[in-house]
Amino acid sequence: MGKRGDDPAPGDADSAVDRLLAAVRAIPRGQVAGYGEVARRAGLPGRARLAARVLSTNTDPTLPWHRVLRSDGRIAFPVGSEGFLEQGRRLRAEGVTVREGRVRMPARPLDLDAEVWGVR
DNA sequence: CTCATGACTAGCT
DNA sequence: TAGCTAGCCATGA
Repeated sequence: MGKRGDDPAPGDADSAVDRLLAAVRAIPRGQVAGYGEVARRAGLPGRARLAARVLSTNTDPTLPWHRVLRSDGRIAFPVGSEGFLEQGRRLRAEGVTVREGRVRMPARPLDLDAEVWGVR
């Protein structure tokens, strides 16, 4: 086709960002996920930092950014900072237990929760 | 092009 | 659980 041999592969930055935002929005209310997990769901394994950058640049108030935490279940903001307090407050508002800026992450990746309920 | 920065992660002690 | 190191990727100076 008209275009040269460019690869419209799923590597386009804009598309990547779009998928990352979708992955964040896909997090159920009252649940949390890690940056790496979100990136993985977006088809961008190893791009946890990119996910973080996306959230830092995002301006969509409807985006549940507060459901995204570090892999160890800790808020990625400096303790005591505005973002830290804001995120903790939002999580608590959804029924998530936050302790010392730390959240109990799901025992397994969210993908398996359906399986867990199914197996039972 | 090189260097520094960042809402990161995994491994080791 | 906590601290340190190395690796990783995208951006901007």
